Amino acid sequence: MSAPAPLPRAFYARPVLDVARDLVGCVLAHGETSGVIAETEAYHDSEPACHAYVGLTPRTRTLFGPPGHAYVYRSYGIHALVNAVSEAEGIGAAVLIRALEPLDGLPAMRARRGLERVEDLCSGPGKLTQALAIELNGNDGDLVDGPIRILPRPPERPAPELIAGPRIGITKAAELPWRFCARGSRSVSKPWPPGLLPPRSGRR
DNA sequence: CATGGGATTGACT
DNA sequence: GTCAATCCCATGC
Repeated sequence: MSAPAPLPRAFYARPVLDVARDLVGCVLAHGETSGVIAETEAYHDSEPACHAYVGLTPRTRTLFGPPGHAYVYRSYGIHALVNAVSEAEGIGAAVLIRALEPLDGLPAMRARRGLERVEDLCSGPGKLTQALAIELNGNDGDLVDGPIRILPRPPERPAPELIAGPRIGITKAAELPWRFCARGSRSVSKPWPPGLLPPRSGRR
């Protein structure tokens, strides 16, 4: 049996909020490792939290490029964060992948992360790039036909119920509810939004 | 050309 | 709860 085809470019050439919602439940894959997307955030050049807010610069070139490419950048000098460039070419918009539920390549993920617990491997935007070995040189790579791929939601998995909340770790436009999490997922990054149903602390 | 601020994480008080 | 690590690049002189 063959692997499913990646999401088509038309998937990304839509409003970034739609792309952010629809990516939850899809599969991010790199090499032998992959995971189900549990959490995303949308960014758009019309609001100041987006890197593309400053316009077209060497840093933001990928964001303004064609949809369906990966925008990978270094955060806090340490971590690589991966986004899916969305909307039409010329619009600076992207969806940050914030958390995955590990699917394939668990041994490689554990080795790269130096951790054993499944729920700690990809439960943050910097963690998942380390687990999947996504580096800065993946910037501008084609998600439709490149080493970093995004595949449709596995048919045997039910469509996730989404919880929306404010984006994490930003100081500007922090009021926009542009973060989307899969309800009930143990892999979502902290802080958990209200209504997420934490794994065991939900009971009193 | 110097400076400052992150779309974070993990270790420590 | 607090805080340092560490690199890219936008900004301002």
